[in-house]
Amino acid sequence: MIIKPLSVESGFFCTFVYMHKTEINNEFSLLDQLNRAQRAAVEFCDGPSLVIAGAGSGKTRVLTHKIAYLLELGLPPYYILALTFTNKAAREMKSRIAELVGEKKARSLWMGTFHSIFARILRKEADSIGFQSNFTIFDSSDSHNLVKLIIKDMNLDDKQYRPGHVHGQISRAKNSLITPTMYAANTEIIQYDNRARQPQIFEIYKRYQNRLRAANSMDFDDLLMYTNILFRDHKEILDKYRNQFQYILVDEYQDTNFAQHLIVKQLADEHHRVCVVGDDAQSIYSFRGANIDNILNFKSTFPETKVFKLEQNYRSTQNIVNAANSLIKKNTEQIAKDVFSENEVGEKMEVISTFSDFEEGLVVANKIARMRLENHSAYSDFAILYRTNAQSRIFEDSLRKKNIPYRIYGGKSFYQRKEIKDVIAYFRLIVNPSDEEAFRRIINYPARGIGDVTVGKVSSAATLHQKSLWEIISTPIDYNLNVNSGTQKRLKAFYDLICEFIDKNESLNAFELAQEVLKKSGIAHEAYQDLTPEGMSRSQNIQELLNAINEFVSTRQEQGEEEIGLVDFLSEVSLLTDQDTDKEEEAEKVTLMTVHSAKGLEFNNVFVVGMEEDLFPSSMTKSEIRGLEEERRLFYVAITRARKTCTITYARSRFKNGQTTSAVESRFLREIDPAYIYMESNSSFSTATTDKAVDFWGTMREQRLQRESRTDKNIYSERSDRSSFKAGPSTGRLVSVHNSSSSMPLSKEAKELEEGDIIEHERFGQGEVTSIEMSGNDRRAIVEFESAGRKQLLLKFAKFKIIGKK
DNA sequence: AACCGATGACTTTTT
DNA sequence: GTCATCGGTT
Repeated sequence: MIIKPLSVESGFFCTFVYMHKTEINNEFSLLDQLNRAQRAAVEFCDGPSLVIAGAGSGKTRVLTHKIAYLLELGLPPYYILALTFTNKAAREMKSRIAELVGEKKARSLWMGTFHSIFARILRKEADSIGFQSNFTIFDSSDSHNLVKLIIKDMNLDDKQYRPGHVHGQISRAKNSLITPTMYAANTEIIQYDNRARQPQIFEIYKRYQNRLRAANSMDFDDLLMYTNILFRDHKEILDKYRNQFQYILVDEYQDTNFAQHLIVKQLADEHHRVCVVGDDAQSIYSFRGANIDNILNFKSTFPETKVFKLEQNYRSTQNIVNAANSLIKKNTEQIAKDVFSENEVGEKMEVISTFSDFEEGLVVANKIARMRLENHSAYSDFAILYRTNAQSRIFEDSLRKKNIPYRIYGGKSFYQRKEIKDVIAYFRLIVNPSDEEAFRRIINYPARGIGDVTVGKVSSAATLHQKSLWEIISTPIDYNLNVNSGTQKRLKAFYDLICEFIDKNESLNAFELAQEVLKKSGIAHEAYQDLTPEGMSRSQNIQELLNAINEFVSTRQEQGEEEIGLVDFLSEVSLLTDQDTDKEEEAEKVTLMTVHSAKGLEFNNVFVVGMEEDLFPSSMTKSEIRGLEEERRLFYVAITRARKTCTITYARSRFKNGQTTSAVESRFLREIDPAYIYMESNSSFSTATTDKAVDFWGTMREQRLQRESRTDKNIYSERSDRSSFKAGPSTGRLVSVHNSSSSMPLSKEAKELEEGDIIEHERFGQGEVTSIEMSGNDRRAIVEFESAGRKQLLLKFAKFKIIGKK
């Protein structure tokens, strides 16, 4: 066993290695739980290693066992740095390690997200980079607001400089460790901005960064950038952490950006005891700066890297694994691997084509209801995965109609809600009065007669004198603040209010102070008075926040920790996101989420919906090969979430941005080896010519469908259970009926239909044809339905079966 | 300054 | 369909 030259802690690590040699044979039942590849990856501890972990191959198992193994060997937990991508992943891993080695050890591990770990370190070392340790962390909406403000200040057109886009550009710069100065000096970037008609971005970036610093605040990206600056400029601090973190593990390495990669590299640069785990095939966060090259080229960072490949998939059936493999093979940039499954062969993936997004919703809801009964599954065995959050609505509707309970992820997280952000803004200002965003948020909330005009005056005075807004209102006279005496009074009242809180912050814990703030600020009063449903829910949320603070304080008190102030609560909370706050209601519900948020999860039955060109792959990513390959990986991630079955749907027309648009099935569908796909025989992929006709009429029909659905909601739900269209797997499914009526000129059914026929319509149930007439070139039937009443059906598009004659 | 209603623009993913 | 902004009114 070769040991790298070690720095200060080498004495310890030799002990560690010695124990390794002597005790390995009998002591470690840990290793018995692993297959050969996993075990090899766990056992290799004295050099850099790269673990390529295919989907479902037991990646977390390797990580947790590896950490447990290091601990069993005697490495103290606080010498181990384990970085994850989400707080949730860190928590789960921690609890799994606790099961292996005990709560106490697990708790002292340095385990968390890049952002939370390095925020912790930055607070400790804040002095060295000119910040105060109580700095605020701006979330993306804070950043967005600030960018918008700056654009306004600079008198730029916010149509030309869209705040979101500008912030994205700044964010990318930061992730690549490009400071404002470097940005302005980089001719390539400047030329790019010029071409994009946004030549002022460099200036916005500069001001943005200055404003953040003036507010003693950092955005998400700063946490990584300043960590790098800290390490670059303070060798002694870098050394300190290098020595502390004797072993470094990184999960989801394919999703790291350059700033993160460099942090890892610097920390591991001397001892090289670093293990990164990931799957290049699941790299899906490049839009956020993640760089797949970090994992592809890890070997060039540490040339002696040992590569382990976990290739056995324990999650999915062979069909699913093989289908996913055949898809991902189309990517050019990847690490060769051979993922296989020894589970049952399983069912083929089913591809279902529907006429519209609306119908897609129905089909999926129906299929879930049917599968649940047939296979005795729980609702929680099902997940509907989509590319964009906007797609969720239609499934919510269709599931609701069928009384299928669902849980939807995404959307506004708890801490993003207005009322919560407002309350938190008070906390932020108390802890860090320089926090400009917080100041602006609450200066007139609840309404206290300080409007935009006044804030504008304060703001320009602040810019003029290079002071924070807070300092201006603390002594307005010093800065010639030109406001009338009434306004002056009101400003003073606000200032005094916050000062009172700041005083109390010395003695009160977070919960006590929070109650005080709610009471004295008038928030509680206002919330109490608002009896509208929205108002009630706002009050509830605020109450919820109060509960969370209470819990925070009491659990910390129980554990004998002193850090129970508002600062401590804020620093814990500012990096939490929606996924971390959900109460683990392991309810019996269907899961709805984006493919992105499904990463790392698994379900027995997965529906990947909306597989259409310009949606999946998204139109925004298609221009570049890299973008397209990422979309393919995203699809790969979606498929590999499934244990037993995977159903893919696409709609040939879809309501998008306020209008119905036509759609073609995703190119990715053709890329899957047909051997693993099951598709209705008459539902072959469409060709360009039929599409045009279908799309035009599809639009018309779609509009009608939506009108009808509005008027006949209850009727549909009554009928749907008995509808013969959704009978057993072998008989005609909804889809097949569709295809015959839509992709072909005219179905047999439609041609032969005559007066007096009894039909079964997908939506309206049974009815009798009372007459048939011409409508332009098309035939139209007037049908008297049993429960839905009289309807006109354009036979070209109607979805029905003839079931008899009168 | 607050409220209201109308209008217009935009929607990929999120630590 | 949503959000955000604008302009008008009170």
